[in-house]
Amino acid sequence: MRVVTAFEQQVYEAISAIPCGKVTTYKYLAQRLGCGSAQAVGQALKRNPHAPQVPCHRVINSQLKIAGYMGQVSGEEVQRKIDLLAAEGVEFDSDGYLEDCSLVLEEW
DNA sequence: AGGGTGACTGCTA
DNA sequence: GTAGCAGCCACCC
Repeated sequence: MRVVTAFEQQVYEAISAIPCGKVTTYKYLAQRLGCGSAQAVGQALKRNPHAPQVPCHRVINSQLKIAGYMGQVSGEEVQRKIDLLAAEGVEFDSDGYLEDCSLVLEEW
């Protein structure tokens, strides 16, 4: 049983609160949590005990690129997430970059 | 108690 | 424009 700290809980809550068809960045998310360190957010998602309940694919980096695993798009698992995002209206490039940067939600 | 890691970011060469 | 280095916070061993 993994101990979900308050910080992680906030991360999951924030991600879960992201409206459909929208995405956000690690930086803004971290800033909203009052940390300013996206690395900490990445840690929380890495330890993500909530699985699909927490759509981590909605979180992208500052370069508007999807963060699948190890910061790079590797594996068809991530590709599936991209497809899922596309179904919500968020289309990504074949390189994993967000096509429409206006879909990035900076406040929610 | 201390050190190392990481799904990141930003600056500099 | 591309590549490499340092800084940052939280979690794990």
